[in-house]
Amino acid sequence: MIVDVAIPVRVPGSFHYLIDDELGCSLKQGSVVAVPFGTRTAYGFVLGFPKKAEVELSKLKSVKEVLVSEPVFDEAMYEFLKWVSDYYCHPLGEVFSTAIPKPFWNPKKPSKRKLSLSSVLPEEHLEPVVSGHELNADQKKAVQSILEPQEKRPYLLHGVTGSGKTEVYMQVLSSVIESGKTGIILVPEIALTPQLTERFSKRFPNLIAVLHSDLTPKERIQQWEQITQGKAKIVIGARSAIFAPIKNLGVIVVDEEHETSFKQEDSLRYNARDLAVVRAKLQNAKVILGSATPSVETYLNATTGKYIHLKLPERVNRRPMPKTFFIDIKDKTQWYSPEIRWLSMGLFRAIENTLNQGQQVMLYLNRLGYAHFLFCGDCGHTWRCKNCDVSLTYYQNPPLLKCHYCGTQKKVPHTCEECNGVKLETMGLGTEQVQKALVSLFPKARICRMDRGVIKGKKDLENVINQIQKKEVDIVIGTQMVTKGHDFPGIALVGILLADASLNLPDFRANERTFQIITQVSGRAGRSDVPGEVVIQTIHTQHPVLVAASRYEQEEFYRSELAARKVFHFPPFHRAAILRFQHANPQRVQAFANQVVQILQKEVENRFPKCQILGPAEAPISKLKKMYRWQCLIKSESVRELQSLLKLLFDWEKRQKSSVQMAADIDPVTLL
DNA sequence: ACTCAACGAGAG
DNA sequence: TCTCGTTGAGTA
Repeated sequence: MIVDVAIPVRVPGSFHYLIDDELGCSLKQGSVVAVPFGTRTAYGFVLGFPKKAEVELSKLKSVKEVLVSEPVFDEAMYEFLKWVSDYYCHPLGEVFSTAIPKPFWNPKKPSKRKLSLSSVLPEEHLEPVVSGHELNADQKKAVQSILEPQEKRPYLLHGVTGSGKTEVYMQVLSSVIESGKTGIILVPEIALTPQLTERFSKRFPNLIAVLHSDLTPKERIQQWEQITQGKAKIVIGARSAIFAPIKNLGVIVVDEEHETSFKQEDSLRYNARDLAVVRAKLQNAKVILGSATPSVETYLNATTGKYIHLKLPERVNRRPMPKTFFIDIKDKTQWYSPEIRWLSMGLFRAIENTLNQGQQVMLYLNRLGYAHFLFCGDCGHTWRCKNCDVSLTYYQNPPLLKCHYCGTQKKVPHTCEECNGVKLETMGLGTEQVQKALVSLFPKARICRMDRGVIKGKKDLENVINQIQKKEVDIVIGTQMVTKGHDFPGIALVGILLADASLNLPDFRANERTFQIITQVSGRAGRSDVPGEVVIQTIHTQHPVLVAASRYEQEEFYRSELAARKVFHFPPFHRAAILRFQHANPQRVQAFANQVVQILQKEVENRFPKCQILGPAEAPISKLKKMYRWQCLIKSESVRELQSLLKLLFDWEKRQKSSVQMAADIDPVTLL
C-alpha cells in the first residue's frame, strides 16, 4: 500500500511511502505519521493513498509509525489548505504545519494520542447573559441584513468608533448558534482584546474556545479538542484561528479588519482577513468584516457591490464624536519651551484643564524607547545594528541600545566607538522621553505608559487596562496599542503628538494608515457623558488626510485615496507580489535575483502583458540576521496572470536547485 | 527545514 | 595532518 505524505519542509509537493496493508487500514486522510526523511525522522500529514507511485517502487521507504490515526483535518479543511498553498506559493506541508498546532504533529514523546477522551469543559451550567442593551435601529437593520439567507456576499460592517459593532456580532452569533451552526471570530491580537473575549464568554458560556499565542501546548490541545469534538460553538482568536477545525461553520467575523496584524509576516505570509472570505465561500458561511476605518481594498469592494456595505453612523446612546483641533507644531510661538518642542502650549493647557476637571488624558506617539537613535556630537557617528544595518533605538530605562528587527541589544556606550568623543546625543522622540518630561510638567498627575516597552504579556495589559478604567491613572502615553478598540470611558482628551510621523513613511499605504490611526485614536475620547476633545499636533495643518480624519469625512478620504491608487497602479486596482531572495553571500543573491528578473521580463513580453516587473533591488533591510537580501516586485491588473507567472517561476526554481532562498509575499502589506 | 559530505583555512 | 566552520545538495 502506498501513502502520500505532506512533510513540513521547504520543498514543494508531497512524498510517497510504503505501509503494510494492515497498518495502512488504520490510516485516513488527515492522519499524522512519522517517516524516514533523508537521515532523520520527519512528521507528515497523510493526504491520500495513490495506486501508483511517481518514482520507482524500490526508492520508496516505509512509514515508521502512526502518530495520530484520527484525522487532524477533514476534507473541507484539506480543500482550504490546498487553496492556501497554491495561492501563496508555499509548500503544502508547511501550510499544514502552520494551520495545525505543533503538539499535534510534532509530539515530543511520540505517544499514540487518543483524541476522544479528555473533556475539560466545566460541567456547571451557567445561565447565559441575555443581550446587554437593546439594539438601536441601525444595529437591528445590520443584523437583519446579515441573517438574510439568500445573500452570499461578504459584509462590511462599517461603524464609527463606539457604534456598538460587538453587539451586532453577538446578535448574529446567537442566531447562528440557534440554527445549529458555529462561528469564528478573528481579532487583531487576542491579548489586546480581553474585553471582547470577556463579553462573548459571558453571553455564550461554555460555548467558547479561545486560541491565542501564549497558550501552553497543553492548553492549546485542550482548546483544539473542544473544537474538534464540537463542544465549542464559537472560536475567538488571532489570525491563526482562521484554521480552527470547527464544523458546520455558519459565520466568520473579522473584527477591525483593517488591522495589518491579520497578515503573517514570516514563513507562510497569509492574510487571515482574506482567507476568511475564501474559507467562508468554500464552506458556504457568512463573513462579516467590521471596522470604523475599513482598509481601502475592503471599502472598494463594498462600493462596487462585491461586498454589502452596512453602516452604523452613530455612536451608541447618540454620544457625539469628539471635537478636533489642530496645532501647528512647526510654529515656534506654539512650543511649550525651546527645550520641549514636541509639546505645544495649547496641548499643555488642554491637559491641565482636563486634569483639573478630574478627567483622563491619552497621548499618542508611535515610537518606542527614549529616542530614535544615538549619535556622537563630535564626529556624527550613529550606532547601527551589526546584523541588520538599521539604527539602534536608544532606551533610557534600563539604558540599552536595541535593534527593533532582530532584537539584539547592548549597553549604552559612554564614548564614541569611532573618535572617542564623549558628547553623545540623541535624536527623535520616544514614549520614554515623553513620560519623563510629563512627570516633571505635571508632578501631581499619575502617569502610565501603554506600549510594548512596559507591557510584556497578557497580564500586564489587563492590569494597565484595569488601572485606566478604574481611573487610577490620569495620563496614558501610548503607541499603536491604544488604537485597538479599547473602551476607556474616562478619557476626555486625546493628544496626537506627531500626526505627521506616519504620513511621511515611504509607503503607498501611508495616507491610509494615518487616516486610520487618527480616526481610531480620536475615537478613544468621549465614550461616556463627558464630550471628547482631540488635539492634533502637526506640521501640516492643512493636509487633506488629517483634515478629512478630523472632520470625520470618510467618503472624501476614500474617494481621493482610491483615485490616487488607480493613477499610480497600486492595490487594490493592481495586485502585487514581492519575491525575496536571501543568501549569506551577497554576490550570489544579487546574481540570482538578476537571473530571475530576466526570466520574468521575457515571460512578460511573451505571454503576460498585464504584469510588470520592478527591480531587482537590495531589500530595504539589505542584511538581516547575517543574510543578504534582494527583492523584486511584480504588479498586475490581473490576479490570474500574476498567479500563472508565479507558478511558472516556481517550477523553474525547482529545477534550478540554487542555494539562494526564494520566497513570495503575495498581497504584501508594504511594497518595500 | 535539516542533515551530511565536501571543501578550505588555521593549529600542532 | 587534524579540526572546525562554511557551503551545497538531497530528502520518497
